[in-house]
Amino acid sequence: MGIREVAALAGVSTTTVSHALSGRRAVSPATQQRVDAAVAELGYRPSAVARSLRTQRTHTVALLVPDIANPFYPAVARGLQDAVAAQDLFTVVGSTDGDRGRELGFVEEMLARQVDGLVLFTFALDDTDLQRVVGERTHLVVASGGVTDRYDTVTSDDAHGVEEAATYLLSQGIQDVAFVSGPEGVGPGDGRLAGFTAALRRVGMTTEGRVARGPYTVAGGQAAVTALLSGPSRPAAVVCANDLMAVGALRAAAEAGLRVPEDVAVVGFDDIDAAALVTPGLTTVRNPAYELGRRCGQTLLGRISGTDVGPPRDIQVPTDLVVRGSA
Amino acid sequence: MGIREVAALAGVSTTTVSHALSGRRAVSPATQQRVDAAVAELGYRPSAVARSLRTQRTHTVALLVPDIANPFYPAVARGLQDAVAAQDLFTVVGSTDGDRGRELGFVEEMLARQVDGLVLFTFALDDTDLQRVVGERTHLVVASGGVTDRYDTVTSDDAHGVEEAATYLLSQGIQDVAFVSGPEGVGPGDGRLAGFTAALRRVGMTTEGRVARGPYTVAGGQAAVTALLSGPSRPAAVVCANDLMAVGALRAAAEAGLRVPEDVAVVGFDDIDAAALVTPGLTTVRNPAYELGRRCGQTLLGRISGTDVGPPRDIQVPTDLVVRGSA
DNA sequence: CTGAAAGCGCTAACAA
DNA sequence: TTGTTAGCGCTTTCAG
Repeated sequence: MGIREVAALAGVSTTTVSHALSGRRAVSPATQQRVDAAVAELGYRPSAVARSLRTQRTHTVALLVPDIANPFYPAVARGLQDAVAAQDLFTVVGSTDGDRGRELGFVEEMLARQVDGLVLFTFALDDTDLQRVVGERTHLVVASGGVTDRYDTVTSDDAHGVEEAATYLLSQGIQDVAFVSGPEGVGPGDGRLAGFTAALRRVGMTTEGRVARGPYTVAGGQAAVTALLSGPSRPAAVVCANDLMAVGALRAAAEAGLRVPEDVAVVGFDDIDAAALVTPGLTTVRNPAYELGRRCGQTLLGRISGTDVGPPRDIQVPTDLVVRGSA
Repeated sequence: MGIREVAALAGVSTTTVSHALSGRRAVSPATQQRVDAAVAELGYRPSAVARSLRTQRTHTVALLVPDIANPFYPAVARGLQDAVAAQDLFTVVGSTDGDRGRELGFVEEMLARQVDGLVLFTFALDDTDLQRVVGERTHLVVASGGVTDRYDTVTSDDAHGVEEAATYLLSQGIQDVAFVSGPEGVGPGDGRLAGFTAALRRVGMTTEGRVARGPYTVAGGQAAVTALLSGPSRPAAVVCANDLMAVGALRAAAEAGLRVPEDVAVVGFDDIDAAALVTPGLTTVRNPAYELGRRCGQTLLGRISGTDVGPPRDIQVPTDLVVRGSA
């Protein structure tokens, strides 16, 4: 059941049905009414697939994230969705575990589906990959720091946030600080580590022997911090690359029989909802997930509508320290 | 750049290119090679849109959930995705806040996009709605209890889980138990309340004055339990319709200066990751989110492939009590 | 083993 | 104000 049946029932051409529905061409009141009646009677719903083939627009944007189970990303997705829904764009999200193959697979699939725009929180793809696989095939916003200068970019001021956190710890007289990052060269850990390094350098210290690594998960943080706490020089404070890891740090401390923050202070990054729920409350760097998603959406909208045809934009959103009980 | 250019460059017909790519018809090695070369040279990627229009299959299933920020649902999504990805189906998810208008909007949109299957965790739609808007237009699995007998169904044994939890509390000698449900007639709260009612009835008690209600969120649970705790007959235990609300209950207790579980015991439902992270650990009814999603996916697969043409199936997955510190 | 031709359901020149 | 016609990019009969 398609537009032809509606046209037949209403006694008009398919063109007229199309225009009666889209409003892109004037239609006499009588005709409009007959079309509406036919549509209602048949329960007709235009095929988005056929429309997309014809117009070369899918009214879809795709969001790639490493881990949808990390509450940070649903918040991003919501921001993106709210921003683009206003222009009738639908959002689809793919979670790739930061795996290069799956990241590439998702991007390829979305290109095959001809999405109108793509937002990437990528762990594994670099500028060259993007140039090769995406090229100019769709509008692209990259939300992973330091990846590209060819495409639009929306990032948090990660380094600044961590620098503020580390400085806060140092100002409390804590010297034995450590940083728990993700796998080397993967994800936002390194950018955040840079802020940590900067804070230490300002007081004449180095990060030598102060960095542990692990997956960006609760288990990853717990393992890394357990190792740290049982090592030769137990740190008095750990700054983690994200909140999930920081929650893991809390668990590691509890298992080691250490009090937080007295024996070991813990700082996270992101300020996910759970940060306020754990005990003690997690001191963390607030990363405005929703806002990030919203800005990605706005950027895409400008490109898709053709309003914005300038060179790549580079949008940075601020981060700030939220002090709770853990440090 | 489409299949025609590839055909031209390879010196064959578009038919042959199509078959060389799909493997649905034998192609001579020499031709295959020329096609592959042309594809590589042009960076050709078949249009999923055109293919869908032709084949009337989109290789997409949609999942409707009330709240993607509730970690329960990402876990469901993952289960669904893992199940259907094996058959090359892509999963899209829509979060509707349990709002009737948005639920209808999402379903309509997915039908317009001609998804191959639809999984609904709906709060607001009933059998009549589904019959009217979905009809036979796509394969449908309903994962909200008690909504339909016309479509396939995958649900948790909610009542049993809550009954077990309430019985556990009663067996501890706690008599003043209360249940915190969602808004009346909305979502899984009522089905869970039924289990609570059953447990009480078995010991000759009624739920009279023992039920509070609120949105299915941390804030909702906190507000409802705050009211309960400051009321005339303060309960010694609250069973909540989901873990988010139970976390809210924990906060309400803390704010009221009450110890958990000594002054007030708290039980949740779902066993989301956060249940193990809060202090004290949340005693809760485990709701196998991933498994639920997986079963929804398998059911859909059977229908989509035509393997399963029988009457509506009704799959129920078991729940069980997980005892931690909060009760 | 290969190709010509039709058509999926829609929109948009162009023409009346 | 309305209709005719072509075509978006692919797959699939049917014919050779």
